[in-house]
Amino acid sequence: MARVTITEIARRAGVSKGAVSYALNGQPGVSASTRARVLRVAAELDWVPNSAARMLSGARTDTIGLVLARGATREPSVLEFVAGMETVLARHAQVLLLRMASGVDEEVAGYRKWASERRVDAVVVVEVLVDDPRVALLGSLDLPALVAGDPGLAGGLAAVGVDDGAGVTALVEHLVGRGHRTVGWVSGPAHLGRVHVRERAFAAAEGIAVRQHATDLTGGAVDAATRELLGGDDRPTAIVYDGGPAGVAGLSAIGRLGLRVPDDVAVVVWGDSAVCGVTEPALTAVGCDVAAYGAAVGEGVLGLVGGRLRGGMMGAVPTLRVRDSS
Amino acid sequence: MARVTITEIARRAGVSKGAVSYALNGQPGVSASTRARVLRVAAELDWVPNSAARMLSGARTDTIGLVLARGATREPSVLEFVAGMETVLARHAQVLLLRMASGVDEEVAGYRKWASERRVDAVVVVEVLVDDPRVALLGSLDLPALVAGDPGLAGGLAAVGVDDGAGVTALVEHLVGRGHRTVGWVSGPAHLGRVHVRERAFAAAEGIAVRQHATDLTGGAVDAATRELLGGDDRPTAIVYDGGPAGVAGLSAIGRLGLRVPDDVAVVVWGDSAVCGVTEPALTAVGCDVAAYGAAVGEGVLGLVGGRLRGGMMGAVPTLRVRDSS
DNA sequence: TTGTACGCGTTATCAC
DNA sequence: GTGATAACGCGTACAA
Repeated sequence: MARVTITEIARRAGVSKGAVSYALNGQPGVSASTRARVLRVAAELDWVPNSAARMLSGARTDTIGLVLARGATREPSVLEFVAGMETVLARHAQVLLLRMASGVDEEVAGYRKWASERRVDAVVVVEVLVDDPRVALLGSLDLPALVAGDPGLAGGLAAVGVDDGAGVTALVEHLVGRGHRTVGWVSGPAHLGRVHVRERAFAAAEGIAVRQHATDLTGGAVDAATRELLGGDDRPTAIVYDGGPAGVAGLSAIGRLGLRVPDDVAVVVWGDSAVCGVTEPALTAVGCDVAAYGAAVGEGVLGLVGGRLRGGMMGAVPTLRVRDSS
Repeated sequence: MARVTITEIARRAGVSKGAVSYALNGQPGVSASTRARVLRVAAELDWVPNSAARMLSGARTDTIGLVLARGATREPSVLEFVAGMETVLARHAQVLLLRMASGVDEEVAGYRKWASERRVDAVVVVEVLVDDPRVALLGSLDLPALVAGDPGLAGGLAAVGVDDGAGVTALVEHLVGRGHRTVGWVSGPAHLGRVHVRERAFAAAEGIAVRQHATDLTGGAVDAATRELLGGDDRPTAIVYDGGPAGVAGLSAIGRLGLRVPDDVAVVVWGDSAVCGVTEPALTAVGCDVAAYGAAVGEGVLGLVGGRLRGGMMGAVPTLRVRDSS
């Protein structure tokens, strides 16, 4: 039960602390016989390095920081993303420090604090915004940062994104192939980077007109947007909803209007999740493997800390899963 | 940019490191004039304590550890719980270390590692099981632990739970009041502590018979359980589903059987979430404010670290929100 | 090839 | 009361 330190190992092995450290870390500078003796003693005593001492001496904390907006609570995939990322970190003996923030200001303050306290080796920024103030700050702060989002929005920071352009292409192909020419889109807020990227991709798509209604994705807002889209004359024959919960709300709203899915209106969700498969009808969805994306981000941030990553890359490609709603 | 240390402050203020530390931490042992001088110098230099050094010297890391099962990814309320908890921790200058585990063994190994590395001051155990091996381990490990769950399942560990008995009472009252005498329950796995507690509460309830189908809550399992419940002769007039996604799947299954909600079968969900309010019909749900519960657990674990908490207590009481499905 | 000293903040122990 | 000193724990640059 008594805590074992390298001093104790050094005493028992009859060498200095420094030699013990070299031996345990596989560094050169000790003879093979000394190394073997030290390793044997350490194993006998069940020695485990004190993490605080390690963080203090080395320049590394083996810790990655992640700040989530409190509003991210709604998104069902966030935790899956975190899980994918943490799996990679754990495999490389890194730990994840998690903080929730009520707004951008609080988040920025958190980054400053972590940087000055030397709490983390790097941070991951999620749900990047258009002209994101966090990106601006982190560019000037002495804290390595990886943006989990489109490299074009990362302002020069390292980034690992999802190829939403490819997702839009797949979605448009699917809809056009089924004869849809006018499509509604009940999207998340326009300042979200993801929404911005898709906007441009939709605008560039040929053979289809997209009518976007940016909302906060609450039930009431989705209902209102759906009614507006379907209330006019030249109504869309398909509607895209951002996220499973919004898709469920959309199905309900369409049903209340006396329309049927997919006969009267087709429905597609951006961002596949478990709930998409259990609605009636089941929801066609486009989305990537969120856990795999999180893993790619985890690899990315480790590369950043290790000096191996530069610039941006795509970590996942969304695919279309066709179900009954389209 | 150059990092400021207390040694530097001591040099500039003309005192020793120790005196600086006492002054900065409001400890007695330095004169008022010395304290003022030290504080002024520290403020001028923008000094911030290095977290690693603080963890090393003190016996505390100001870190709370939380391990989530990878399967918890499905539960929409988990992140909200974490958010509520982290908010309290942040307010007390504590940070949250998050780890995902694939199984109980991996989780237990993680606790051992944290304990031996002195990574955290305490851990929070969520989704406690009947005869939980984690509880058994943590009781013998030198690592303070708080069980987020029923004190009766905590095996002597400190616990902060949800009063599910009160929730069952509210639910039974509601159903009996509407004339239901036979109720189906598509529950989560029977080895979950939460399910176990509700089982006993349902068994003790008078005036109502509950037919439980324990499932893994996947879409297919919910569908099968619903069909079994509604296929027989003496079929229940109401069904309780564990969780919003299961409720959505249940609605779909009931619809496919040609039955209507709530006219033919009433539906109630255990565990309110955003999706319950946007289905058609909207789902009656019983559940507590998960963020508030998380906050209570956060307070609890801080009390545990501070030596102020003993035994178990209830951190939240579920309430019934009646919507259109019952 | 091995030993020594230093960094970092807190705190127990000591000298005045 | 007031303040200095040393120890904690590890990694590593440097001296021996």
